[in-house]
Amino acid sequence: MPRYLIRKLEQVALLSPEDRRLIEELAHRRTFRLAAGEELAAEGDRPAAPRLFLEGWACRSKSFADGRRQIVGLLLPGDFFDLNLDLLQAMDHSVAAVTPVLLAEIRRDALEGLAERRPALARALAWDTLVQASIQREWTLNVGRRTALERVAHLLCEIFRRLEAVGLTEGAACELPLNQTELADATGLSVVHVNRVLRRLRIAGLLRLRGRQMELPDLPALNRLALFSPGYLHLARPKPEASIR
Amino acid sequence: MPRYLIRKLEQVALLSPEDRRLIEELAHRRTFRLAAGEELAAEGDRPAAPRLFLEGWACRSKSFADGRRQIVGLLLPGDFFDLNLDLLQAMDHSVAAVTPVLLAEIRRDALEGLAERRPALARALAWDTLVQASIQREWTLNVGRRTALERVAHLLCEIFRRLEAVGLTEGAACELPLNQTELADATGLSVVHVNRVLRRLRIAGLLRLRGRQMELPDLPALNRLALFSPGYLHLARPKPEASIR
DNA sequence: CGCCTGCTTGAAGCGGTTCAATCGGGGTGG
DNA sequence: CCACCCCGATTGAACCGCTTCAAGCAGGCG
Repeated sequence: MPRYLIRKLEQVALLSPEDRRLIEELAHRRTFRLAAGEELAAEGDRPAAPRLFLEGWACRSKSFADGRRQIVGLLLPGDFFDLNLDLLQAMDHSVAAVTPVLLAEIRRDALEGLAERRPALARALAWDTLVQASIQREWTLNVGRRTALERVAHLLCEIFRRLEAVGLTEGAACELPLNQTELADATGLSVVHVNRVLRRLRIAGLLRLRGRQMELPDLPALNRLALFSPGYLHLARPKPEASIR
Repeated sequence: MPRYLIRKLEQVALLSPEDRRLIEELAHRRTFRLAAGEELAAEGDRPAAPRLFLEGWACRSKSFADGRRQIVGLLLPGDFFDLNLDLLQAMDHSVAAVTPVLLAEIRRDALEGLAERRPALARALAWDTLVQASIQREWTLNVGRRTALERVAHLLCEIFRRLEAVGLTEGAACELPLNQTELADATGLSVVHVNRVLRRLRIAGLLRLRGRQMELPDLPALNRLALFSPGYLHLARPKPEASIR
């Protein structure tokens, strides 16, 4: 079942059949479902065991008492929430399902000794953690220095590329289960303005929306507009020769 | 020498004398200095070995071709740059010294097997990584949803609290080697506006600047103004009883 | 001395917010 | 089957927080 995680990791690491089997075993023990809108964890909670997203979208968010809210990250199929987070005393953010979600609980002891037993797999998991951190930096840049148009476009580019990495795109189309309020909270904009920006993207022929699907008919142009350079996702597979050193 | 790191880790973990010795050994092998303004790494570079900041400040930043720049994080004494980052192919951001800096290079092999040999220390290092991620989320919130006044105030509160954790504050005062351009790039504002915000903070009696030192005469008021809740720094020491479970 | 870098202040402009109203579609209960 | 409702999308208009442009100023250094 954890095919999305496996696909993602295989973009950058050569996993042995044994590694793949281990991932599958890791994710099979206990799975559970959540409905759209349900919270996996709230700010202040004691963190639970790490989990793997098998299906569905969720988001991390932080809020103020006056209602201002920032979505600080998206959790897509194949993403972890959150390797090691249970070392902390309390959650510093909330996590809520955006769509119905299927999760696998990962027992901490299953990860122990992994570095010795399956070094390639352990490195792949460490890689994933680093990529999450890199994405978080890019989001800081996004809300800090991009214009509204660039911000929204960048978010769409990132979503598309991340879904592509796990095989969840079809041609130029993919899911977009976020409503405009959520897009606003993810980009630090107001709902009204997100709406206007989406209109501009539609008119420019860079975006088509049909229900919860989006299509990006001219991805190169959208990437340029968004100042999107995919390097921060670190998805390039290392050249085979690179392993000889 | 790595007393700042040790102080920070001891806020949250009980390190044995052996753990402390290991940290010291880790950081003694090769140290080197950089002048203010020098780059440790540039976007696109191949990441080098992990390093520990023994003295001085640095910042991580990302830039666009048109000159827009966002500082996405601060590296203070006792911080790592960057455990495991060398797993990636290329740097997704730059790191530059803000003040003269003293660094220790950490050899990757020194970290291997640490989880088995010194589990408490390994957990403390994992904790540090998680805290860095949490800070990055808070920065996303900061530039995304706080007003200019709140943003600058929040940055000052965070700096003070982080320096306090490593013993680098004196009463209500601490270093602030960032100039207004750097404060602007860290908060996603313009230099001009940062200047006006600092004036407001000064007039409100919440901030005094003398050269590269700052004083926060009314920290509770500043914390309130900034909507600063220090939980995201995860500095609370676990209660001794908590270890019995 | 004169220059350069960083700080400071004023004034005008604009990108994005806020307030307000309308619209449309899907679900629900009478 | 339809009336109603509710949530999300949409659009207009006024406003404002922050940026931009422009100038002056202070202090440190060659």
